[in-house]
Amino acid sequence: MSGETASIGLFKGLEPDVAAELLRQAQRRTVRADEVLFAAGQPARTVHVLAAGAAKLVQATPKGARVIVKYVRPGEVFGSPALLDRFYPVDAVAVTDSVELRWPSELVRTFIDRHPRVALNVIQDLEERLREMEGRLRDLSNEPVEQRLARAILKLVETFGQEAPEGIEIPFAVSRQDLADLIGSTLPTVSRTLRTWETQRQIRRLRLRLVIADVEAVARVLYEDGAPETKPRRSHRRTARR
Amino acid sequence: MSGETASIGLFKGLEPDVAAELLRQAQRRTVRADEVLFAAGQPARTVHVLAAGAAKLVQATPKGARVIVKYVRPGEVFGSPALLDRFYPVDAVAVTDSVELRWPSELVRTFIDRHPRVALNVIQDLEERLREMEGRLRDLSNEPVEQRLARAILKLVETFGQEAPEGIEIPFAVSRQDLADLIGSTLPTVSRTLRTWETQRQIRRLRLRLVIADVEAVARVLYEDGAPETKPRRSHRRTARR
DNA sequence: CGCCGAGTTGATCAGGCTCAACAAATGTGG
DNA sequence: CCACATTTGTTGAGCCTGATCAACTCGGCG
Repeated sequence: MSGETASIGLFKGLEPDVAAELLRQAQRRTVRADEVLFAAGQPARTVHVLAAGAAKLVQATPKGARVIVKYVRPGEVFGSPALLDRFYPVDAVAVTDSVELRWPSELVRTFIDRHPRVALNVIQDLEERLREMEGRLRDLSNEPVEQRLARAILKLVETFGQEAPEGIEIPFAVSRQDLADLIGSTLPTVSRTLRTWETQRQIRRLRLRLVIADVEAVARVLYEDGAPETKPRRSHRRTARR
Repeated sequence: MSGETASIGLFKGLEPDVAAELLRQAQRRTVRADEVLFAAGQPARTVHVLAAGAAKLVQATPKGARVIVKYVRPGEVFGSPALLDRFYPVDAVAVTDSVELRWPSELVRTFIDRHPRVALNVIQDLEERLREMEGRLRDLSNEPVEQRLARAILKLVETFGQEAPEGIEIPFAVSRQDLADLIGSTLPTVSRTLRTWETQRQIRRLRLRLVIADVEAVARVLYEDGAPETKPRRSHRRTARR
């Protein structure tokens, strides 16, 4: 259990006994893949930390499109809008069997009063997320699908990647649609791009469970770019009818 | 001066004398339009609050593209990475003559220890920004240029808009390029879109200083959309050589 | 008055979205 | 254990949005 707390950012810099107390007050909840941890629009009454497993934060637009805002890894805080008594802005869904810790928001606030370090830890997580979002915004504005896809996969690899016989494996289901929602593209385009990587480059293989054989080859996509001279790209759009 | 502090989120919920103390310890700095408040890559040693004026946070990509991450309005915290002794991830540039307050990061941290409410106020600002970024990510993934532009302008209007004889005015220079960098598009496309609005719709007029005659007409762009049936859009890209 | 930055406008064209039909893999019930 | 339904992924064809390139206009300004 202490091993578990070691990696939780929220506890960083706390006296061991203080961390233990905070942990004691947590509600522990075990969930299975695809279970919903909280839903967008609900009043946010608890602050969450993922103790084990993985989860995704998803925003569904009114018109049916989905955006995966983030994959949450163990140790990360999520649902922090609760601190301000807001509503959850996204759905949180477990992607593997997972364990989460929850604290009622008032409890966290009073805890912060006694141990402001906890607030700083929350700030750190938020800053990190903000940086990540800034990066994604930048990529979405300037990079073509192929590079965005490479980046997304590399990020998954370094966050969740596990050694496997055939390469690095992402230890939970990631569909083509998920990847598309992650990079602002579409399922067919993602499918085609992955197939290209499979055949042309010595990169490898796929099947609802992602396995990346040659991580460096994927990383190379970001630099090579096919052409000697590179330059920013911009987006196109189109309109459509249902 | 007390009037000035009233609108500063960082001071919210503090005893008046505590807020006064914090304010007293601030370094006050007056800058003129286009002056750089801090630059990306610099070690972040001070936390900033905009007291008056307006500023933009800009990220320049290695390849020359720019992204405007945010327009900062009076009362908002920026440069908060300083709390964690990081590097500023963006350039902060004044867009009008402005006044900023600065605190060395250690000072803020010790202040937080005594008055954790300050940390909560920072968290609130960060949460808000995160929500905003999530929204932009969603739009960039699913909406065509025209709607993104409408949204960006509406946001500017409600954040900075001032009554003017010919409509609502944005009280600082916003170039076509700025708008493009804000919505992930290009100068020519923004120019064309605005011209269309000027002629076809009864929306009005432009000139390095943005003046929106009919705000509601712009808002209508988000709904009408031209076609009766709507549906998510997706992006296109292209490659290019310098 | 010529230069310079900002904006306009036209022509071109391709990235990647949309539509759609099919294949593969998984699940379900009988 | 097989037939069918469902979910997920593949692949082809067409075509639209918006990026790119480029020439030109307009206001300021030194």
